[in-house]
Amino acid sequence: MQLDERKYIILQAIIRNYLETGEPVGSRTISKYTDLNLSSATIRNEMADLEELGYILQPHTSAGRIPSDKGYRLYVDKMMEEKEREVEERKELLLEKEDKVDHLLKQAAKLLANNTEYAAMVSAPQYHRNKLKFIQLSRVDAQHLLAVIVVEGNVIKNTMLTVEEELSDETLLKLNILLNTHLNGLSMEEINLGMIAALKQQAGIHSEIVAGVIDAVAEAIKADEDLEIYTSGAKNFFKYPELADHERASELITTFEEKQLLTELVQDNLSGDNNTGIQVYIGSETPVAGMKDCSIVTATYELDEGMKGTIGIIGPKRMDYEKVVSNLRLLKNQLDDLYKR
Amino acid sequence: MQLDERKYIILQAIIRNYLETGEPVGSRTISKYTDLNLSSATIRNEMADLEELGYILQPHTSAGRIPSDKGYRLYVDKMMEEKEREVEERKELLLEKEDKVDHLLKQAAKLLANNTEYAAMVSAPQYHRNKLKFIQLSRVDAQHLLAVIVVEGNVIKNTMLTVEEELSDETLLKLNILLNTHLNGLSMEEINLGMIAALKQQAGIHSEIVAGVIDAVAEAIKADEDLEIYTSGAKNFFKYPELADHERASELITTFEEKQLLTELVQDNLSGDNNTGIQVYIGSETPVAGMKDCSIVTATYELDEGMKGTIGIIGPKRMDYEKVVSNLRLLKNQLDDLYKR
DNA sequence: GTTAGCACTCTAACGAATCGAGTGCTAACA
DNA sequence: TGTTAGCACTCGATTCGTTAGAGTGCTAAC
Repeated sequence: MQLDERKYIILQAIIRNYLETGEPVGSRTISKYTDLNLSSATIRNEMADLEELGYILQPHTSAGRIPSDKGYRLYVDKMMEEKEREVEERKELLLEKEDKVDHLLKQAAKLLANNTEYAAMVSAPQYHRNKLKFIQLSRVDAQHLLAVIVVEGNVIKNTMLTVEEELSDETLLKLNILLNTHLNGLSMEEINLGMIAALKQQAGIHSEIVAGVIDAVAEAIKADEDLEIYTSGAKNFFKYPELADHERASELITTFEEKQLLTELVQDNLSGDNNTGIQVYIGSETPVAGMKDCSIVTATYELDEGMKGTIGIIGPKRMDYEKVVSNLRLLKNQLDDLYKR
Repeated sequence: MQLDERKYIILQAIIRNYLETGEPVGSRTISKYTDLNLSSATIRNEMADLEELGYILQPHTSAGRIPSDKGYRLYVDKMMEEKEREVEERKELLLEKEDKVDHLLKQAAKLLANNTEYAAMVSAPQYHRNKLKFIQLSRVDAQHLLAVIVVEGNVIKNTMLTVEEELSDETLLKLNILLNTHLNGLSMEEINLGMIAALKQQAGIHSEIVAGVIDAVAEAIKADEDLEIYTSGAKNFFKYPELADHERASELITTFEEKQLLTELVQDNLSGDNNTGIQVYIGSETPVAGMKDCSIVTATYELDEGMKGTIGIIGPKRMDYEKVVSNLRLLKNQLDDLYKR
């Protein structure tokens, strides 16, 4: 047996109906819902076939049918194909340009959650070009030095260093020159122990300042390892009864709060790059443990050259995929454009 | 009628029992629970009195009694008095010293939530001494200047400024001296428009750089207006049936996620300073709308001179106040000591 | 002042009956 | 050969009356 045109239309009708109501769909409903002009008996026969093919499920005898993960998958794939062909009209999301990236991204997450009525996440962009660009040591007061470290991509890191006795302007200048001439343009791998030792030796009695600066450099470069993730709309989980029972809700909220569990998602998304940049995980396909009853849709954005991050929506399997995809695409485009002018 | 010793013992027994079980407490239970050696009938009489006095409630006829807010209040006040007299043994919480304050505070929130099994919040300290301490302009590359601004309390703010044409070292030095000599030691109120105009004039063709720096200064000083709050343990709401129904849970989770609603708590806590630094809000006493069914316990910590923040626990009204208070006190002390060595 | 006893109240739990949506199958029809 | 009407059947959800039990308030006796 095979999936012909008519069977797919019926499957689609079942899914569309189920997305709206969340209730199993019966043959009579479909008989009226579609314009196939078929009786419920005929639909029943087709539904039996669809079930045998694995696209739909019966929660129990004498209930209607609900889509299986396989059914959703087919539906989503076909939808994505169609969307591909359509020219997306460029609506604007109300994303105000914020001066701070973290504010911007928090706002983006909130916007997604409010627009879709699902839970939303936004990961801060990861920087992959980690060459040292600039170091500046300045005296703040008698005991304190401020080290400012700028990494390629204009990521800035400050560290306050404490010194025993006040350094003269000349010493400070020397140290600055020493650090900048030797370290600038280097990546972390290139700053090896030998070089550090040589630097310390040249710094003489100020070797511990050099050590402090180098620690700070290491810190600045590895900073992108703990990935910042913003979330919004946790309460939306409660809107869908299939997610709202205590056990599930508790698990979801925890996963959502302990944001590092969502890191999987970002990794998965940034590595596997498909053409559209939109990735749909249905039910058990999701890489996040504890969200097996959900569907997750993600997209990759690129704020500036090489600064890629992930935005995503988490909701019930019966989510409005079209709406979610178009929302994500919209926001992705806007983020992409934001800093590229 | 008045609350005599025996009545209070019975009230205490009711509360203790209710804290454990969450079920209305009957006269028979109390008759056995206490060592007053009274029959259930006597207890019933006393309970009728306690109800008349407003310390306990009956959810419906033929159910046991539960404490009212007034009852809790009395219980907590007496407990706090006793605690006051006791010498607190100084246990250590496993708070590892983190190099970044935000990591430290996130960890603190998690620790509180895990130890108490309630939801926890930690606000980042607010800085109130906002005098400018130090400004440093540096050239990063041909088009970019980095402005580093240090405010008293060692809060650091960076801004990248874009310039049309490269500045000479000499110009840079002049600008640095200009800015530092005129602005250092001043608070925001003292930097008025006249001064800004004068500075710009002195900077000549580089007036827009001065403008950029001053904007950044303003930004750095007002930065503490949007208060950072860390939360943890949202899932713990689900552990207490009286908070876990959909409506309430949804509201709580939302309030907890939209952290700015918790700001009220921080404000309230930092302004009204009582002797112990521990503040207990029971039920409707809480300043946070949407948490009227909860009790909230907060404490103020002081990381460094003038850098005060708030830690707090949010749970059901029948929370284990003793445990919560001692946990908060412990953490408060540890935070207080952390940077004062 | 305390307590035993008793009638009374009210919720939670249980089970039987009923309802109704939906199915699968069969036989008739175009 | 595909479609449809008809029918018996299944099974979850709902309803409703019953029961069990926990707890009360009141009264009378100690």
